[in-house]
Amino acid sequence: MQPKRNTWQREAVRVELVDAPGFVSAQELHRRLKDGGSTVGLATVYRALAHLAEVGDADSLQSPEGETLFRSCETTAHHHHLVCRKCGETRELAATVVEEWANRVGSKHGFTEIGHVVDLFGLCPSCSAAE
Amino acid sequence: MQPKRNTWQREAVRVELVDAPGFVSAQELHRRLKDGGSTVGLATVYRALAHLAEVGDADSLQSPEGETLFRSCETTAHHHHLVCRKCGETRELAATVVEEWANRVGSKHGFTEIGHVVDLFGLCPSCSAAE
DNA sequence: CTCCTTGTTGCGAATGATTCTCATAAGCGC
DNA sequence: GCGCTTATGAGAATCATTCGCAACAAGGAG
Ligand SMILES: [Zn+2]
Ligand SMILES: [Zn+2]
Ligand SMILES: [Zn+2]
Ligand SMILES: [Zn+2]
Repeated sequence: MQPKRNTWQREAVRVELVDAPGFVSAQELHRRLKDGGSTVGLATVYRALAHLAEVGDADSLQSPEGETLFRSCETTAHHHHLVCRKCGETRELAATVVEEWANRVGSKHGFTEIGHVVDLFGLCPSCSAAE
Repeated sequence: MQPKRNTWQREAVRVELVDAPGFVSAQELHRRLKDGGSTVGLATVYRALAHLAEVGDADSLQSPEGETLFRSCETTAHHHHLVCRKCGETRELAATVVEEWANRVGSKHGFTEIGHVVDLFGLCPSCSAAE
């Protein structure tokens, strides 16, 4: 459920998320806040991120290690990501082709309520160069 | 590291995985084995699945809820999945469109060593009906 | 501005998946 | 069979995430 009151905690989390370079875990965001002198509780960070994600102000994905990572995105429209597995640099992608493919394949198999997970990982230009 | 000895436990896990309808979690596979009268330990199930995945005899992915799911696939060739988020029923998919899109978009952004995670989740025909 | 009503917070406990420890059991080459 | 290792199993340990609940504070009413 969406929050009904405004608190500095929730605002702090949003700001910290925007400032973060790429995708961050709740744990790391909490650490960053604490390091910055904030006293927001860990549970609150989780709750705030959940809210942001719910409204579409944040995107989330699962790291290969199983952690849930969040990111403040440019657009609230549905999109996907191309993430540098080295430095975290992220590009937002429109993937009409994939959306269509997903729906087509889904219904072809008689599945309903199709959802999809589509993420690209690679080395960004600078990290590629630094190889 | 790959195991150097053959044990009935590892074999039991492999068989149970093949018999499973679709993707299963280590926990559930262990439950199934126990229900079937096997005494394999949970830790062993995790180890066995890790080995199978390492050799490529099993595919793994993370459910939206963050659990790691395994499955014994028909082909060892690269492919994707359409999974029922209710019963685990799975269809293997060839996705040339996606492969091409991934590479195209990746290089357009100057990224190299592009890898991708593409999975579809939904409700299979029978689970849809049971709604 | 002050007082209430309630949504929120924060802490620690609870949960759940996965991993680790290590004593014991059991492959397998001889 | 014998012995050397490796694999197993039971439970402890680890980690991310969620809960429970008393104390707190945002915001509206007066
Ligand atoms: Zn990079
Ligand atoms: Zn999409
Ligand atoms: Zn189903
Ligand atoms: Zn692919």
